Amino acid sequence: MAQSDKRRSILSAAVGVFARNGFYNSKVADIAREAGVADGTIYLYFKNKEDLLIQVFLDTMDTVLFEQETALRGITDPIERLRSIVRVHFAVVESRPALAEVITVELRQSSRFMRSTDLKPFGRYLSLMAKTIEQGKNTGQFAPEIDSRRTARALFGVMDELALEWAMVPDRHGIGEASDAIINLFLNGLRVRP
Amino acid sequence: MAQSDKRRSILSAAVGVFARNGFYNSKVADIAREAGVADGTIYLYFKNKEDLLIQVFLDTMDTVLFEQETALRGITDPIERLRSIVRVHFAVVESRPALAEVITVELRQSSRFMRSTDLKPFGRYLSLMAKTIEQGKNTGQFAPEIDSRRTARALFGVMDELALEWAMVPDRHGIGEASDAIINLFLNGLRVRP
Amino acid sequence: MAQSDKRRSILSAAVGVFARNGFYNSKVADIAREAGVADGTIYLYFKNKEDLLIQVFLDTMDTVLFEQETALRGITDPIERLRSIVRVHFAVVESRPALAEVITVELRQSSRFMRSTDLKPFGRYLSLMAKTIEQGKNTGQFAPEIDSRRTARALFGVMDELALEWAMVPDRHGIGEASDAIINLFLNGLRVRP
Amino acid sequence: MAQSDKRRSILSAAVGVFARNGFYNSKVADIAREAGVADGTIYLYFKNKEDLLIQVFLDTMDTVLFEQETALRGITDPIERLRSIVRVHFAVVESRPALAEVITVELRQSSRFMRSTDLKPFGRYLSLMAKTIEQGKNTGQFAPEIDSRRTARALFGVMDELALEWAMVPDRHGIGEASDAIINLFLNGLRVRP
DNA sequence: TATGAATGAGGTTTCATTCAT
DNA sequence: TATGAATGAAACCTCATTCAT
Repeated sequence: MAQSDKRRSILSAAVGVFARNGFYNSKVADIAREAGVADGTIYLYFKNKEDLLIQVFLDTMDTVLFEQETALRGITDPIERLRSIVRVHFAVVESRPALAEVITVELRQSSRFMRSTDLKPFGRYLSLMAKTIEQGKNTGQFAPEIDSRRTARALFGVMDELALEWAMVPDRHGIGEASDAIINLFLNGLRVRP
Repeated sequence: MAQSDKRRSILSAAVGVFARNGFYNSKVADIAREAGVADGTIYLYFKNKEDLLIQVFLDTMDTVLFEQETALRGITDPIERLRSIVRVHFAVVESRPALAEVITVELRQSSRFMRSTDLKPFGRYLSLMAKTIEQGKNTGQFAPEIDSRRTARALFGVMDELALEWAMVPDRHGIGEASDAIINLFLNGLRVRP
Repeated sequence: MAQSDKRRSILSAAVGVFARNGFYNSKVADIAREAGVADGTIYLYFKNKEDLLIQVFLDTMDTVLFEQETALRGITDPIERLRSIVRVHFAVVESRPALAEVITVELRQSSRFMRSTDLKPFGRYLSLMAKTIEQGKNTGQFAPEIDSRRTARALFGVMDELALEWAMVPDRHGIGEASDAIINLFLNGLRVRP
Repeated sequence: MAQSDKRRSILSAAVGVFARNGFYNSKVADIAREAGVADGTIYLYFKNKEDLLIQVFLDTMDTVLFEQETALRGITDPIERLRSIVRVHFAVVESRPALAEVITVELRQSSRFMRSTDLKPFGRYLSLMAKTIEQGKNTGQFAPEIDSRRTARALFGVMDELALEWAMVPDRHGIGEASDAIINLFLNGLRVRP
C-alpha cells in the first residue's frame, strides 16, 4: 500500500511536470521534489526517466480503457456506443488536463521509442472503436464498404486533435459539447445513405 | 544566392536529422555534418537549435501552402476543393516522409514553445480549409449549422493521424488512395441531409 | 557463533565479488546478496566498504600466516624453510584464486589507504622471509652482504608477479611446479659463491 | 602542435592526479583544472576516463621502451644488457615518481580491463628482457634449463615490487643503488654454476 | 562568411549508508 | 540483531554555443 502510494505519487508528479515542461525539459529532480521523494527513490520504481513516461502512458491507458468499458456496459446500439466512447474520451481529457497534454503531445514524440515498446494498450483502444464500427456494419447501420480499423484511427485523430486544441488554449471552456457537432458529422458520414 | 543555398541545405539536413532522431535527440553537429558545413556556420543562419526547428516548420508550411494554393487554382466547387486539399496533403506526406515525420511528431511538441512564436502559417493552413467549408455552407452544399473552423481542425486531425500511422509503419504502401474512403466519409458527413 | 558465521560469510562473499569486479566496481548490495544477508547487516559487522576490504586483507593474512607457520614447524634448514614458504604461498594462490586476485590486485591499490591503517600483517609476512634469510646468513649458507629485508621484498615480488600472471590467464595450469625453477634460481643467487 | 600540447598536458595532469588519489578517487574535473582546460576538452582527446588511464599506460610504455632501447644501443653482453634494463627501469621510476605510482599501483587494477585491451606494449617490455636472457643462454652464460619468458616476468616482479616499496615510502632516498645488490643476486642465480 | 576547437553548465543515474521497523 | 526502503551527494559526460582565426 505505502509502496504503491509512492509509485503513484511519482507518476502523478511526473504527469504534472511533463505537462508543464515537456518530457525533455523536465528534470528528474523536479519530479522527485513534486512527489515528495528523493531523486534516487524514483529509480526504485522506474528503470529510468523514459520508463517513467512509458508507465504514465500505460497507466493512463489502463484507466481510460477501464472507464470506457465501464461506460459501455449496457449500451448496445453501435452509434450510441461510439458516442459514449467520444464522450468519455473528452471527459477524461477535461478532468485531467495535464494528463491530456502529456498523452496528446509527449506521447507522439515517444511513439518513436514506443515502436520498440508495448503499444498494445493503444491498439486495444483502437480495437474498441473498430469493433464497434464493425458491429454497426453488421447491423446495417454503417456502410459495408467502410474500413473499420482505419476509420477508427481517423476518429481517434479527430478526438486527439480537438483535445490538443483544447489543451493548448489557455482559457479553457467546455470541450465535450462544442465537439458534439463534429462527432455527429463524423458519425453521419458513417451512415448508410438512404 | 550561395548564402541561400547554404541556408537551404542546413534546413534540409535538419529535416532529415530531426525526422530520424527527434528534435531533442538531434545534435547540431550532426546537422552540420549532413549539411556539409561547420557547426558554427549554422549559427550564422539560425539563432539557435530551436529556431532551426521553427524555421523548418515555417519553411514547410510555406511550401505546402504554395502547393495547396497552386493546386486549388481553377477549382471552384467546395467539395472538390476540399478533396484537392486532402490529396495534396497526402502527396506531400508521401513524397517527403522525413518532412512529414517532423511535422506530425515534432510540431506537436513544438506548439509548446510556439506559443510565443508565430503560429500563423498553421492558422493559414486551417483557414484554407475553414474558408472552403464556409464556402460550402454558402452554396448550400454543407449544413449551415457546421462550425467551419472547428471542422477544419477535425479534418486536419484525420489527415494528421493517418499520416502519422503511415509514417510509423515501416513497410510503406500508398497512403492517399487508402485514405480516400475515410475522407469521403468525412465529407459525406458535411453534406446537407436530403 | 551464529554471529561469527555471518561475519564469515560476508567476508567470503566480499572476496568473491571483489575478485570478480574489483573493489571500486563492487557493490555492497552484491556482496550482501551473495552472503545471503540484507544490505544493512553488513554495517553491523563492518564500518564501511573500505573496512570490508581491509578486513578481507587482515583475515587473509592471518590465514596465510597460520598456514605458513604450521608448514614451517619442524623445518630448520633456512633454504628448506624458504622453499616451504614459496610452496605454501603458491598453494594458497592455487586453492583460492579469488583470494589471490584480491590480494595481488586490490591490495596494491589499498596500500594507498592502508597508509593510515594497520599494515603490520604484511610486515609480518615479510619478516617471516627476512628472518629466514637472516638465519641463512648466520649459518653461512647465504652471502653475508645480503640485505635481508629488501631481499625478502624482492622474493615477494617474484611470487606476486607469478601469481598475478597465473590469475590473469584464463586457462589455469599448475603454478607451483612451473615456478619452482625460478625460485631455485633466486635461491641460488642467495648462496655463498663457492 | 598546439593540439598535441593540450593532449600532453592532460595526460600529464592525469598522471599527477591518479598518483595522488588513485584512479577511482580521481575526478575528471580535477584533471581538467590541473591541465588548465575545461572538463569537456578532455573528451576531445580521450574517449573517457578509463581511456585516459590506458593512454597514460601506453604512452609511458612507449617512452620507457624508447629509453631502454636507446640505452641498450652498443651493449652486447647479455649480463650487461640486463643490468642496463634494470638501471634504466629504476631511473625512470626515480625521475617520475607519480608515473611510477600510477604504473605500479593503478595499472594492476586496470589489468582487469586491460585484459580486453592492448597489453602488447607490456609484452614488448617482457620480450626485451626475455630475449636478452635467451641470448645469455646462447652464449653459454646462463643455464640452459632456464625458462626465459617466465624468468623475465620474475625479474619484472622484483623491479616492480622494489619500485612499489620506494613509491610508497614518503621519505625517498635513492632506489637504484640500493637495489643493485638484489639484482646482482638475481643475476647470479641465472649464471651457470662453475 | 566560415571554421571547429574549446567551453562549461547541467542532468541522469548510481550506490554507500542510514534508520524506522 | 536484522531488514531493505529510502536517501541524496556526487560525478561523468554531453552538447549547444562561442570566438579567435
